[in-house]
Amino acid sequence: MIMSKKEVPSSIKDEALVTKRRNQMIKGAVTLFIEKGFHKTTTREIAKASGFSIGTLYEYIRTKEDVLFLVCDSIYQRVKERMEASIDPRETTVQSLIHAVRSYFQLMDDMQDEVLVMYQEVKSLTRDAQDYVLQKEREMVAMLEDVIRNSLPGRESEEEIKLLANNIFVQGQMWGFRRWILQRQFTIETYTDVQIQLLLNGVGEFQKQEGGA
Amino acid sequence: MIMSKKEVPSSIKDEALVTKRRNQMIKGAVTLFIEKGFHKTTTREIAKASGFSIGTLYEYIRTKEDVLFLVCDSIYQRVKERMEASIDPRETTVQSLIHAVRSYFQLMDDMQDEVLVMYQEVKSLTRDAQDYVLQKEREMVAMLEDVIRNSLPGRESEEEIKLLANNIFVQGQMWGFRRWILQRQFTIETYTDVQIQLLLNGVGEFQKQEGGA
Amino acid sequence: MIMSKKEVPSSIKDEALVTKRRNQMIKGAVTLFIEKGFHKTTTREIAKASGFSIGTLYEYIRTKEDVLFLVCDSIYQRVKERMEASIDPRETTVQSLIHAVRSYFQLMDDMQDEVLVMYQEVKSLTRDAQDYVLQKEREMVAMLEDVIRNSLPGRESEEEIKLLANNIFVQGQMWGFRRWILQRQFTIETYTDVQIQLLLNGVGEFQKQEGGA
Amino acid sequence: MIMSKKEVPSSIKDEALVTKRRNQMIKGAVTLFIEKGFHKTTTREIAKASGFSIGTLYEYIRTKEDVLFLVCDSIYQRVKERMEASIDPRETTVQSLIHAVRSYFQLMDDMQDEVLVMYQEVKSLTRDAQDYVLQKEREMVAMLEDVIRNSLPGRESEEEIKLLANNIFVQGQMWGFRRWILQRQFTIETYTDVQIQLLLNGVGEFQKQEGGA
DNA sequence: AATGAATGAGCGTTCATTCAT
DNA sequence: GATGAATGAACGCTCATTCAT
Repeated sequence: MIMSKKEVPSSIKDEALVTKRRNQMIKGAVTLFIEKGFHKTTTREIAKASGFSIGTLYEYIRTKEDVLFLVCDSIYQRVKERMEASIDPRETTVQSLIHAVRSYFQLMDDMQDEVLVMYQEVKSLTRDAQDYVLQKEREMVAMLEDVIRNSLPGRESEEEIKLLANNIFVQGQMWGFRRWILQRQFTIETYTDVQIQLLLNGVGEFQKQEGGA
Repeated sequence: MIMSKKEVPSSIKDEALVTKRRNQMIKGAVTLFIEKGFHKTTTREIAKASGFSIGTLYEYIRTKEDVLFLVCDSIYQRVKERMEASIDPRETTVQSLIHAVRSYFQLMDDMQDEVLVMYQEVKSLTRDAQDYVLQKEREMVAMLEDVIRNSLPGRESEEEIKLLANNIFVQGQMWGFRRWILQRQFTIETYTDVQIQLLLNGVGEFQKQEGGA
Repeated sequence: MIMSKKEVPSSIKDEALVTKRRNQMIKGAVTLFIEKGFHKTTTREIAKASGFSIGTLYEYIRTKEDVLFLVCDSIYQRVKERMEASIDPRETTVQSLIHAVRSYFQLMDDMQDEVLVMYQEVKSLTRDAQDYVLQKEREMVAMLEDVIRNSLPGRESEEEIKLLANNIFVQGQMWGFRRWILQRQFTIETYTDVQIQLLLNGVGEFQKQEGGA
Repeated sequence: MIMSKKEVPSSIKDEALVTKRRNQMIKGAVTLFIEKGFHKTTTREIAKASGFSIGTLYEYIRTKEDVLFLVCDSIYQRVKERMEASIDPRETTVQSLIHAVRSYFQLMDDMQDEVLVMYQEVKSLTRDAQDYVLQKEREMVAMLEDVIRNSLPGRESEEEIKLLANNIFVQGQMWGFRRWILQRQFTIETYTDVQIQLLLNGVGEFQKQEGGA
């Protein structure tokens, strides 16, 4: 669980400036990555979109892949922070689970494009960077697990909890990455409502069955 | 809904030969795309893996992207065919839904790598090719919708059916693209069992509730 | 002593063509290296001077350094071959030593520029390539040692032979790399004559002396 | 022959400071040039090794090449000074020639690395700087000429003297730049002894011969 | 129909140099 | 006098694509 902050080295000494310039960079790069993907975006385009020269870009990163990492890390961070702000895993009612799902789905709607980028480009990171970034994802899923565990005390098995958490997590992302099919038929509100309905009741076969091979 | 077969032009007249060469090409390219992704695979590598020269490769395609399309199309086709072979949407019992889910999940387990490629590289296709390929996906989702509709006659709303179909479809893919988290905790069998359990019963809150904002 | 031929890989299959193109390349590159040195010569300039495009250049080499190796190797090879052609180490007279020195110095005069390049750029090769190329140099020095040994049977110690061979070898090169000082005062003929004079008689202190610390 | 001191301009007025900073610079740069050569050393590295910032570096020089000149000039200067300190050209015995050779070779052993740098990088200087620096070399050779002339009064022709001086000079450098072959077989002491032996007696062909074509 | 040598636009990256603070 | 952030021309190299054979 412990993972020391992965640092992307910079030649610039002024840390505040590094933060500022990297934020410019992330902002510019996200837009480009959304538009055309990481591979089709050139470093010169990133520099231009960030508002500085190619030389300056390379004062703040070592390689193009560093930009991708910075972007992914930033998105994960923002998603995680917003989840932490809106979800309280200590609550113990079904209502709180429902609330968590609602706010998470709303978040996924707000950050559709970013999540899409993250989703499609993480695989272009080196193993190291991927591990680091996926750790954040694990932590987010773990938050959902906690919410579920506390909201439905004793009712579900650990396996069910883990899978539910994954399902909810992916259903949130799915709203963005399957927008071409989902957003024709649903608004984020109706999507949320129906998902919650299915989550709570399934297809309504009340008897537990088919639990084994 | 109707979409005429998207043709990739070739300079070669002999259609049987075109099919043969393209199959070689797809076979070689899939392996490479799985290994290193579309962008990091060169046309020379594709030619080599296909067993012919770079010149010959270009007799059967126009651009590198054509190879990606051919590969994606082929994967979708194979998935779709295997779904059609194992799923009968005319059945009307819950068991048949369960069976459909089981065989679809098994299929997704068998074709993990291919699905991952398809999943991650579709965005590199032109709009046209994407539309064509996503149409296939819609058809597959529609198959699941049919199964659901027939298995649970009158019980679920159209919205629920559509979303359920999407959920199942994505959960199948999720087994592959979230293997880093899921395949540590589940086998494809336990994964399937628990998903079916959740699908049928949800978290077991029997009362319909929270239907609106 | 055994050193397998160091191969620079090429993507081109036709070996005759590889040889032809590499000869063009060497010819073009030597001129440039003479003019401005290896580091200040760009790959594009090499390509242009060789009569083909930058892309083609890289079909015949892997890196810029390969060009340098090819050039150095070629020069060493030519020097060595010409030495082998003009020097017969089996001769046993002082005249034959004198002849060897004469023809070696003449060779160094003919190939001044090439020797200069070789001399100044070998250090830019990787360790591997350097070892390979310096082995050729050792072989040339060994030829001179043989000539000396056979020309002056029993007269000189092994240490003197080795050092003499090195002296002669470097004095040959020195004619080229110190042309700024030597070629104002000597022609290659007078240079050779005086060197031979000094070689044979030293400064004319006849008594052996100062042999130890 | 007269050559006014070549000045490298600086923006700084305080001459003592300029001298101090340049000495730091030379000290840092020499180490780097020995390690990796002039071309592979960056100005940033030079600044760092000198103990000041890149901005400050450029207050004391105009271009990177100025550093090379400063370094070469400093090395030549040090060599020349040490030669002047240890060699007295007014002596008139063969012993004094032998002494001069001994101390010069010892010097070349002490300053191997520096001499190697000087030797290999001089060609990267502009024509102007080269001329200036080679003038120092001429002066050193002239010192050896004087020693020879005075040690062997009337015995050798001017041509022989000039060539001998060059031979000795290069043989000293050769100890450093051919260390890969020489330093396996000799120590600086044995190298010196054998060279002196050869210098005095040649290969021991007592009769003057082969003076012309 | 098949080959593979040739092409050159374009990529990621570096680094000497400048100049506002 | 000292600093270091900023610049952008230029580098080595790649690779999708073409076309003569």
